[in-house]
Amino acid sequence: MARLKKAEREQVLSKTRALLLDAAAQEFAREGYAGANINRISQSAGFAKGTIYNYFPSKRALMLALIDQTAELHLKYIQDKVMGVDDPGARLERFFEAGFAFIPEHLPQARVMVNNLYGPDVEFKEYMYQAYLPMFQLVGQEILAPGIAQGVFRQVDPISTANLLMTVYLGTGSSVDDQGRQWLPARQVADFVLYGLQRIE
Amino acid sequence: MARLKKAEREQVLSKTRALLLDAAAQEFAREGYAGANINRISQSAGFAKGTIYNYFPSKRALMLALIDQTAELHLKYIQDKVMGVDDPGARLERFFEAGFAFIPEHLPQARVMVNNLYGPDVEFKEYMYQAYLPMFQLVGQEILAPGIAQGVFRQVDPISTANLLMTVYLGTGSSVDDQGRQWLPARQVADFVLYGLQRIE
Amino acid sequence: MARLKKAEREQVLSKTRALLLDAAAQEFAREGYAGANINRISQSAGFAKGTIYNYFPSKRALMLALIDQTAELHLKYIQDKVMGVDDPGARLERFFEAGFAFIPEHLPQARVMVNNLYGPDVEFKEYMYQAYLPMFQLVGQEILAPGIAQGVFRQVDPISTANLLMTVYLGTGSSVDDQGRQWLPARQVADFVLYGLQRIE
Amino acid sequence: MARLKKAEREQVLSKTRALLLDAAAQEFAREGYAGANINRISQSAGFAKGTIYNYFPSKRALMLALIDQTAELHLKYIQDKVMGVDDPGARLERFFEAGFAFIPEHLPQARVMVNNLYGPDVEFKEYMYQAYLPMFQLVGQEILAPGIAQGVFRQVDPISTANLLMTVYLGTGSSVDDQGRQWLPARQVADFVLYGLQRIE
DNA sequence: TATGAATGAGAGTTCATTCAT
DNA sequence: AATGAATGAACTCTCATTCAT
Repeated sequence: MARLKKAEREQVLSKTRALLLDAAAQEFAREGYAGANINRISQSAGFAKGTIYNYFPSKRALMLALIDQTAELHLKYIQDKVMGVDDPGARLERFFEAGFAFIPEHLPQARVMVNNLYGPDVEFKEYMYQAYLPMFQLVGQEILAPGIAQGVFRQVDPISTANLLMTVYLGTGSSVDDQGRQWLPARQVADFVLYGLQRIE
Repeated sequence: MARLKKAEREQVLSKTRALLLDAAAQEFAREGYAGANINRISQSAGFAKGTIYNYFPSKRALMLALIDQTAELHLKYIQDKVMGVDDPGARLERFFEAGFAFIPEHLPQARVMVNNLYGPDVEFKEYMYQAYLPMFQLVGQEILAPGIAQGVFRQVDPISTANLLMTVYLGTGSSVDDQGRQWLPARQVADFVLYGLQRIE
Repeated sequence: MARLKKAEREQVLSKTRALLLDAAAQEFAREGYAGANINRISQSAGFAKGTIYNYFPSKRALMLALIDQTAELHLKYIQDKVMGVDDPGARLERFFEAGFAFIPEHLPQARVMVNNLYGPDVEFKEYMYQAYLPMFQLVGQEILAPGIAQGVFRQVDPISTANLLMTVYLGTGSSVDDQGRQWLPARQVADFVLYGLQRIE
Repeated sequence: MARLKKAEREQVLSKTRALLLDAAAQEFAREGYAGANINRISQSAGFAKGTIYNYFPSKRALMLALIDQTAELHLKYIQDKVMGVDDPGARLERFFEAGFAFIPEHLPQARVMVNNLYGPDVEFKEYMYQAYLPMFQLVGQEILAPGIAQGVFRQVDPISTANLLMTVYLGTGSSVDDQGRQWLPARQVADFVLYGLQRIE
C-alpha cells in the first residue's frame, strides 16, 4: 500500500476534522448540545460512528473545539474589515456590517455560539468568553477607546459598552428565522447604536 | 364525593403545582431543558418521581406551563410599574428599572426564558413569543408609540424598536453571574437606550 | 343521614360490582390483561380510581372474578337451551346455536375468555378450565355420551371429543371482526362437526 | 472499510439476529407480548440490554419480525411434506402430521403465533393473516380444491373450510402442556377432520 | 485511521396500589 | 363505600463511549 506523504496525510486529517466540525455545527444548531447525537454527526460528515473519537475525545471536547474554530473564524472575518479603515465611526459601521454579514454565511456556527452564550452550561459560557476575548478587545480598544479619545463618540465606559455592543450584536444577530432572514434589520440596529454613541454637539 | 372541601382541595392542588413549577424552573435553569431530570424536579419539590405526572402530562408540557406562568408573572410585575406614570420617558425608565429588578427576584425563571429565547427549540421559541406578546405590546403601544407621537422620542419604527428594546433588556438582563449580580449595570443599559431614543433638538 | 336497609345496600354493592366487571370485560377485551388500565376501568364504570379496590383486591383478582362470572353466565345461557330437548343430535345443534348466539351478545366477555384460553398466563388458563368444567361436562356427558350410546353418533372418545368440540366452538366463535360479525359462519361450523360425528349406516 | 470481510460480518449479524429472535420467542411465549421484557430478551440471548436495538427498532418491530420468521419457517416445514404426495387425502394427512410435528419442535414460536391469533392486538392479528396467507392458500388450493374436484372430499366451500381447518389445527395444536405434550391427540383430530370431509358413497 | 457491534447508565413515562380523608 | 393524590417499581428506548478488527 502506498504511504501518503506526511503533508498529504495531514491534509486528509485536517479535512476530516473540518468536515466533522461542520457537521457538528449543524447538529448542535438544530438540536442543541444535549440533544445532539454524536453518531449522527459522524455519519452526516460521511464517516462511521466511531471515527469522530479519533479526532475528539468526547462530545464536550467537540463543542469546545467548535467554539475555538468559530471564534477564530469570526474574529478574522470581522477584524480585517474593521481595521481596513481608520475612523472609529467607520470602524463601528464596519463592525456591524461585517458582523451581520457573518451570520447568514455561517448560520449554524452563529446559532451554536448564541446558544452557548445564553444557554445553561457554564463551562461553555466561560469558554466562549475566553475565545471571544479578542473580539471584545477589538471593539473596546480599536473602536470605542479611540472614538472616545477623538471625540467622535460621547464619554462612555469602553469596557462595559463593548459588552453592550456585543450583546446587541449577538442578540439581534441571532434573531433569524429558519431561512436565515433577520427580522431585526441589521441596518436599523446599527443606526440605533451609532446614534446612541454619537456626541451631541 | 371528595372528602376535602372543594376549596381546600383546589388549594392543595395549586400549591403542589406551584412547588413543582418552582422546582422545574430551578432545574431547567441549571441544566437546560434537555439536561433537566424530571424525576429530580419532582423530588426536589418534595414529591416522589411519579407525582409530577399527575400535574403535567410530559416534560415539554411542564416547560410550556412554566413559560406561561413566568410570562404572566413577568408582565404583571412590569406593567403596574410602567403604567403608574404617564410620561413615555418615565415609562421607559420604569420599564428598565422594573425589568432589571425582576430578574434577581426570579432568577431561575428569567434564565429559562432566555435559554428558550436563544435556544435551539423552535416550539419553545414560538411559544415564548406568544406568551410575551403582551409585553411586546406594552413596550410598543404604551411606551414607544405615545413617546414618538408626543415628540419625546425621535422617529423610529415602534414595532422593530420594541423588539430591539426587548432584546437589549433580555440580553443584558441575562448577563448575571451565579450570585445573580449583573455585570452589565442596569442603569447604564437604560441610559444608553434612552440616549439613543432621545430627540435631538 | 338515612341508612340504607341491608337489602338495599347489598343491591347497590352488587350493582357497582357488576358495573365494574362489565367495564373490566371491555377493557380486557380491548387491551388484553397486561395492557389493561385499572384506573380506566374504574372510571369508565363511573367511579374514581380507588373504588375498584373496594371490590377486588387486585387486578388479577378482578380477572379471576370476571372469568367466574362469565363462565357461569355462559353455562347458564347454553345449558337451558341444550337440556330443553332430549335427542343428542338436537342437543348438539342447540349447543352450537346457543353457543354462537352467546358471543355477539357478550362480545367483550367472550373475547377475554378466548384471550385467556390461548394466552400465555397459565394461572388464568387453569382457572378457565376449572370454571368451564361444567360446560365440558355438559358436552361430554349430556350430549356425546348419550349420543354414542344411542347410536346417533359414531364411536368416539367422549372426553377428548368434548375437548375438540369446545376448541372448535371457541376457536371459530372468536373469529369475529370488530362489529362482532363472524367470518366463519356458525351454521357451517356446526354442519361440519355434525357431519363428522354422524354414524355411517 | 470494515475489517471483517463482508461475508463474515453478515454471518455474525444474522447469527446475532437469530439468537435474539429465538430469545424473543421464548420470552413472548412465556410472558405474552405486553408482559415481555425486552432487556431480558437481549440478556438471555447473551447480549447487553441495549444490543437488541441495534437489530430491531422497537418491541413491536421485534414481534413483527418474529411473526415473519415463524410464518416462513412454518410454511416451509409443512409445504415440502404436503407437496411430496399427490393425492389430496394424503396431502391432508400430511398437513396435520407435519403441522402437529412442527409444534413441539418450535414450541415457543407456535405459542406466540397462537397468542397473536387469539390475542387482543389487532395489528399483530392482521400481520399474522398476511404472513400466514401462503399457508391458507396451501390448504385451500393444494389440498381442498383438488380434493373436491377429484371427488375425494365432499362438496364444501374451500375457502371457509381452509379457515376451519387452520382453526382446528391451531386451536388443537396449541393445546399442549408445559412439557409440550399435546392433550388433544393429533391423530384423533386429524381423523375427525378427515372423516368430516369424506364423501359418503 | 476507520469501522460499527456491543455496552450499560440513565432518561421519560406508566400505572397498580395505598391511604388519609 | 368512595375518593383521588401520592407512590415508586418497572418499563421501553437513547446514545456516548469502547474496542477488536
